Amino acid sequence: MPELPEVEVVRLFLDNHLIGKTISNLEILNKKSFTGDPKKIINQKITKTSRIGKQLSIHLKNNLILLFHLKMTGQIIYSPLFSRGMPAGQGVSTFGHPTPKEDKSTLPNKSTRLVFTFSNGSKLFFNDQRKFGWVKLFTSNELDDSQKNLGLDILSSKFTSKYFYQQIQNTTRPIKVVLLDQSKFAGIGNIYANDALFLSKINPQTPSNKISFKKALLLHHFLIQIMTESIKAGGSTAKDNKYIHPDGSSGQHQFNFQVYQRAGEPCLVCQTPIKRITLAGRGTFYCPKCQK
DNA sequence: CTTCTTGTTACTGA
DNA sequence: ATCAGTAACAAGAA
Repeated sequence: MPELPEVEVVRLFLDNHLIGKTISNLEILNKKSFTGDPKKIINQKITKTSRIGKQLSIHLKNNLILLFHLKMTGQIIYSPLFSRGMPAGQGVSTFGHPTPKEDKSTLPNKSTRLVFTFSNGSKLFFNDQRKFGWVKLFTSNELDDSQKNLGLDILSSKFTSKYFYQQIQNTTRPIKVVLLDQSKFAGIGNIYANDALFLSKINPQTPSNKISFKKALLLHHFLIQIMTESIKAGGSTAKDNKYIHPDGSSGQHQFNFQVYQRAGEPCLVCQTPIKRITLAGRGTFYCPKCQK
């Protein structure tokens, strides 16, 4: 569920708080959440962060890279120093001993899968209720190889209207489905695909190659605009998404949703009830009157 | 109890 | 080879 804007908000936070810090420990609470040899990151300094689409990279001094994908329910939460409450990360495993009423503000919690500890005592928690997300340790070449099928990032300067138009011209699939295809452009998920199509007044079922050049220009424009605005708003914390800012706060862009998760509610332009259909197995929201 | 949800990949069939 | 559709993954909400 976290899409480009949410991942970028997380990246900006980590860039501000983790650069120069040294990893002193990694605790793996769910084996499938981490791939690689955890020993290779110990005593390594964090040098920079980067992002393509929904994938976040943390680069280490030894040139290895930690690649994060939050998938649907992943969270990255940073806590400076735990001076009060339960000491973070020291937690006795609750496996087999579920706490009935766990304090949500206490970390690690039920959905904590990984805990990174830094040499100054601060910690980074990777939470993921549904365990679809992951962190993988890669060499530079392995990272390039794993991302070779990713299209251009929506906020890349190379993501031009010309590139966009070319990419949507070579398929007949519904435009909504094409927008979600990470091999064409990286970073769009269900929220922004639905809302960008609404702003562009394009029906999500329109065959991609039937989109006029003029409409393609509009869609390209709104995709960039909506992503940029959401980043400024701290991303979207929706009803069923687990996204939160690394400091624990919520995003604000969900208050700007145009059609996403608004089935049955009036269109913000013409008051017609927003319709919900399924495209490629995904919930799709649109105004039947505004989006032709 | 069943059904639905979501991002991505693996698989299946055209 | 290429394209499109769908099951699978996991956990929880309805």
